[in-house]
Amino acid sequence: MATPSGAVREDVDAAKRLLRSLPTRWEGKDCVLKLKKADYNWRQTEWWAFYFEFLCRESLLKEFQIPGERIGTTTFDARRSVNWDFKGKAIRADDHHAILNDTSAMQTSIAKHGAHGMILALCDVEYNDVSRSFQRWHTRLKGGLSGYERDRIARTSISRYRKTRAVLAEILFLQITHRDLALLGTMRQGRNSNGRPRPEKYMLDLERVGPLLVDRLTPPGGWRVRQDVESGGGADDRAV
DNA sequence: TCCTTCTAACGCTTCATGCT
DNA sequence: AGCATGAAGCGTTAGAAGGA
Repeated sequence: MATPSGAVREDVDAAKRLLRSLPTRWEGKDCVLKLKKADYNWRQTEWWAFYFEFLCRESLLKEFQIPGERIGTTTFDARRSVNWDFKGKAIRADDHHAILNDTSAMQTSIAKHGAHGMILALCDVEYNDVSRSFQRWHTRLKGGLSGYERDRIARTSISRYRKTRAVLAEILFLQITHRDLALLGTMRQGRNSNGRPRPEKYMLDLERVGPLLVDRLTPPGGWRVRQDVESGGGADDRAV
């Protein structure tokens, strides 16, 4: 467990209070339509992660500066005593790493404020769009294939499978200090939209999150949310 | 030969900027 | 105004290497 500064502790307390009543069951079509209505990243492949970001922006707006500080070309999601990022993570993915931000922007942010914060949503996601019906629906909503997708088809690359549903299982509040940077891995995030490589980002191993953990927010009954999924819906999806 | 693990490379969209 | 370009947001994923 990390021992945050008083200021970071206050950030976390505020965020916990504001995020307590978040909906936990996120249905693909429903969420994409909500994002579309808000005109917020509704075309994205990883709609569920943007939906979490959207929920955080709405919920934290009163007590956090949104968006956060801009350092170089990186803009962080929110700012209070330090800069904060909102991230979604699929807990049943085979890989337990979360991609963070640009390495130099994070170093600068930590040097300036003493720490960097992360609000990490662990989600149980359904990867069941094997027939790609959700993807087809999404593509139709977007008004057909994008230029990027046409290029992808020309490269004969396979489109990634879509998540059709996500259930929020837990929210972790992490702080990263200068000392912690050595614990993080790095990742080159591959091709950009124009095919060029991208600068390095930090990557966090979720198996070793202990030293960074400031606090967590778990729905009452813990992992009981799984049953809600399997039985086709709980009576109350505002259970966090 | 069939797993599991490791790691390099990839998937898709948005936004800002600058050129014509 | 419309388009191209580049940099960023969010996310894995495929395939090679290694072990049983």
